[in-house]
Amino acid sequence: MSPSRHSGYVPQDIEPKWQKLWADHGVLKAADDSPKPKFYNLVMFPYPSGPLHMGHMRNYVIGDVLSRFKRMQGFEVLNPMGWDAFGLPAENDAIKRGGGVHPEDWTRGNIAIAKRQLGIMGVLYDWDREVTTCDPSYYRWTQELFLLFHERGLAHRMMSPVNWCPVDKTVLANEQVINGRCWRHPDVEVEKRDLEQWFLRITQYADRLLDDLSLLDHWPEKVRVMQANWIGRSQGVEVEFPIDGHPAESMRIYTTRPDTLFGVTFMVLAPEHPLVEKLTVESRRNAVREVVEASRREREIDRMSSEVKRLGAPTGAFAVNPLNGEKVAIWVSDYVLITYGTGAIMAVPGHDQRDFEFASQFSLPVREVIAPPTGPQRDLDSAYTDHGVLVNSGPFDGLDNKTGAQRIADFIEQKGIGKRSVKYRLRDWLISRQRYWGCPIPVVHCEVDGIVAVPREDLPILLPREYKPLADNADFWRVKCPKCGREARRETDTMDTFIDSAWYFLRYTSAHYKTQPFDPELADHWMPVDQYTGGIEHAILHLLYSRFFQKVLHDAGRADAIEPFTRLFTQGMIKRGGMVMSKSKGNGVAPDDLVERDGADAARIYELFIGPPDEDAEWSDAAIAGPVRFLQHVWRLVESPDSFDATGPDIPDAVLRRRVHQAIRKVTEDYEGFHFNTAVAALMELANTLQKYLQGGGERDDDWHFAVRTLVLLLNPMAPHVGEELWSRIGGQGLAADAAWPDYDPLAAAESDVTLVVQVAGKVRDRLTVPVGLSEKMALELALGSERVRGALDGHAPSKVVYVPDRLINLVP
RNA sequence: GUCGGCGUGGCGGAAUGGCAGACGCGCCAGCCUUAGGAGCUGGUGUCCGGCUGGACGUGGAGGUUCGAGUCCUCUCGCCGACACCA
Repeated sequence: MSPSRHSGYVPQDIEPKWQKLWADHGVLKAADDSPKPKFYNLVMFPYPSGPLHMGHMRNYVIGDVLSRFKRMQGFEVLNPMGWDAFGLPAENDAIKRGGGVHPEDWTRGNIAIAKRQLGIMGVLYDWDREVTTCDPSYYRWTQELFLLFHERGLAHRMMSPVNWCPVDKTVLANEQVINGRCWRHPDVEVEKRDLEQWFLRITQYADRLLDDLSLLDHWPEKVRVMQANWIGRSQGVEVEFPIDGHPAESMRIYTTRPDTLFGVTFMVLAPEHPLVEKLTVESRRNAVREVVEASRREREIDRMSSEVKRLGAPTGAFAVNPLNGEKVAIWVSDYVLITYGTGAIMAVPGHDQRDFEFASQFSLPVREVIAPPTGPQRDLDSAYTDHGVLVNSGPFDGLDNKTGAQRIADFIEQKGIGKRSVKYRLRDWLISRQRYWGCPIPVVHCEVDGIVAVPREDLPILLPREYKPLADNADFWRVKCPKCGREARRETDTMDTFIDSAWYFLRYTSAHYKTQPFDPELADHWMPVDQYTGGIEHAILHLLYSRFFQKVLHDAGRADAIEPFTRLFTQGMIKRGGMVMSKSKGNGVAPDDLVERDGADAARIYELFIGPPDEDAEWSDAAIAGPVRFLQHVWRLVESPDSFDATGPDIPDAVLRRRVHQAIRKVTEDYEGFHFNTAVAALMELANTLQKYLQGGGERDDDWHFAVRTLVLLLNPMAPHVGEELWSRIGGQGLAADAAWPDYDPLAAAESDVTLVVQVAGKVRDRLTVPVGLSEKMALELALGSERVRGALDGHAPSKVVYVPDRLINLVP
C-alpha cells in the first residue's frame, strides 16, 4: 500500500497538473514594461553534459524558491535559463561513444533531458529567453563582441609560451591550469609550447577589477579575497643595474623590497631572458646552456614545486649595484620566471627565503642589511623577512626598513636609475583553442593585409557541420581577404568557452534582439543581476571574466552597470559516500527517481533542509523521509483536520495566532537570508503547533483558517505543487504563485509572557514565567522568592545583580 | 609554506555573548490497526540518583566576562584556495 493513502497526498496526482498550469499561465514570464520593481534572479547556467543529478539540482531549487518568493513579494522577477553548450566535453564524449554522435547532437540531446528534469522538479524559468551558446543566434553576438574587443585594442595575437594539454590537444588559460595540471584532467600534466595565440587584455583592467571588489559588499568575503589574490597587485621599484664591460646593456629588475638593495650579493636572470645569450662568457656557455635547456624540458609540475632543487649557473658576467657600486655575479636559474616582473631579479639571500635557498645551494655570500629589533643576527639559517633597522646600508643605516624603503625608492627616482612600479600576478587571458566545438574567431589572415577583422555584416562565421578540427577543414578556412579580395586563410582557432558565459546574463535581457548582442535599454533596465547563485568553483574564472566583460561594455557605452552581479551566493556541493556527487563517480541521485517515488516537493524540501546552503552537505537516502512525512502532515492538517483526536491540552486561539505571526516573521527572514534549512524547520514547528491546536480541541474558526492559509503560502515557494493544490482546496483566489506574501503584525507576534532564567553565579537555578518588560526590582523579588535560588545563595545576599530584561537574571553572591 | 573556512548527540544540523542540542533522520517503549516502509503518544548528550534533582558537556589548553559553542591567544584535526609572483 502506498504510504500516501493515509493522508490522501499523492504527489504524482497533482504535480503534472500544476506544472502545466504554470506553463499555460506564463508564470515567471518576465514583463519588460512591468510597473513592479524588477528583480533579476540568476543561477549559473549548466554545461549540458548529461542528465542532471540532485547535486546540480540544489542550485536550481534555491533559485526557484527565491523567484517564487520574490514574485509573491511583489517583484517583477526575471529568472531565465540557458545552456553553456560549447566545449570539449561534447567532443570527448561524442568520441568516447564510438564517434557516431556529433557534438551538437549530443549537446542538444542533453539539453532536452535537463530541461525535462527541471520541469518535473517544478523549477520555473522564462523559457522565452532561453539562450544556447552553441546556437548561431547566440554566438554571432559572441563574435560581434570579439570584434568590439579587437577594435578597442583588447584582443591581440602574440607568440607566447603557453600551457598545452596533451589530451585535449589545445592550449589552456592560466586560470585553467591547476597545480601544473589540466583543470579537466587532474592526472594530466600540462606542457609548455611556444605558439601564436589570441589574448584578451584583461591586465589593462587589473586595477579596476581589484578596486571595484570594494563595491561588491554583498559578495562572500572569501570570493573577493580569492579574486584579489588572483589579481595579485604588488607595489615595488624597477631598478637598472649597469653591466660590467657591456656599456650598451643593463639589467632591469623589479623588487618590492628596495630597502634590501644594499644586501644584494648576486643577480639572477630567467633562462628565457634575452640577456642570457648576450652576457654569458665563453667559459660558462656550456653550463648555462644546460640550465636553459633543462628548464625548457622541465615539466611545469616540477617547476611549480618549491621542494625541487634549483637549476643554476653563473653567466660569468657581473652587474654593478647602482647604490654602492659593488660588482655582483649574474646567474641564470629556473626559479626566476620570465612571465613576471622583468624576468630578472636582484638576489638578497639575507632577507628572501628563495634567494637564501639558492645561495645555500651554490655557496653564494649572504649579507645582513636589516637587523631584527632584538639586535643583529648571527649564524643565519634562514632569511630574515620581518621588519627591522637598516644596517650595512651606507647613508640609510639606522632607518627602520619601512622608511628606508621609501627613502631608497626616492633616491633611485632622483638619480634616474629606476622608478616605482606596480606589477600584477594576473596575466592576459589566453582565449585561443584549437578544437572544433567552439565559437570561431571572426578574423582572416591575409598575406598583404595581415589580420583582418570579418565585417559585421558577414557574421556569423558559422561553425561547419562537419566534425573535425577547423585547421583541417579547407572548405572552412579557404576564403578571400575581406579587404583586398586575395586568397586568404580564415582563423581556425575557436574561443575559450568562458567567453560564451562572460556575457550571457546580458543576452537574457533581450534574447531575440536582432541588431546587437543585447538591447542596451533592456539591459540597463534589468541589470545588474540582483542575485547570482552558483558554485564556488567559479569564484575566479567565470566571475572575473564576466566582471571584465561588463566593464569593457560599460567603457564602450553599451552598458550602464560597471559590475554585473550585485549579490552573489555560492552554494555548497552535495556529497554522497563522502564524495562530491558526479556522473564520473557514479554516485548521483537522479531527480527522476525521487520525483517518481516521493514527489518533486519532497525532493525540493529535502535539498533545502539538508543543511546550510553555503556549506557542503552529505546526501542521506533515508533522511528524505522527514520531508515526505512533513508534506503528508500538512496535507492532513488542511484536508482532514477532523482526523486528529482531541486528546491534548488546550491551545488558546491567541497562542495559535501568535505562533502564526512568529512563523511569518521567521520564515520571511530566513528566505531573505538564504537560511532555507531553518525556514523548513520553522514550518515544521508551525505544522506541529497546528496539530496541537486540533488535539486541544481547537475550533475551525477564523484563527484556524488564518493559520492554515498562512502555512500554505509560506510553504508555497519551497513546495509549490502542494502549495497550489492546497491553496485551491481552501478556496484561495487565483494561483498561489500569484498570491501576496503574508505580512506579520509585530504586536500579534509579541509574546506576553517570557521564561526568565534565574542564575546564581552564572549557573541556572530556576526558570520563572514572567510578563514581558518586568522591572529589575520585581524580577529580583521573584528570583529571591524561589526556593532553589535561596538554597543556592546559601544565606548570602547577592553582591551583584545582572538583569537582562525578558531573558535572564544572574545573582552573584 | 601563505590565506580562508569548519570542528556541537548515533547521524544531518539549531542557537543577536544570556535555558546548548530547535527541526529532522535513526533508535527505544507504548497505543491503534484495514498488519504498514502508515498514523498517534512518550522517550532518546554523558554520568550519579527511585523521583524532586545534581554534576559534567560544543576538538584541546589558556584568557576576557556576572555569564563563552559564540570574543581573544595558542594548539590539534579536517576541508578549500593559492603556491618560486621577487
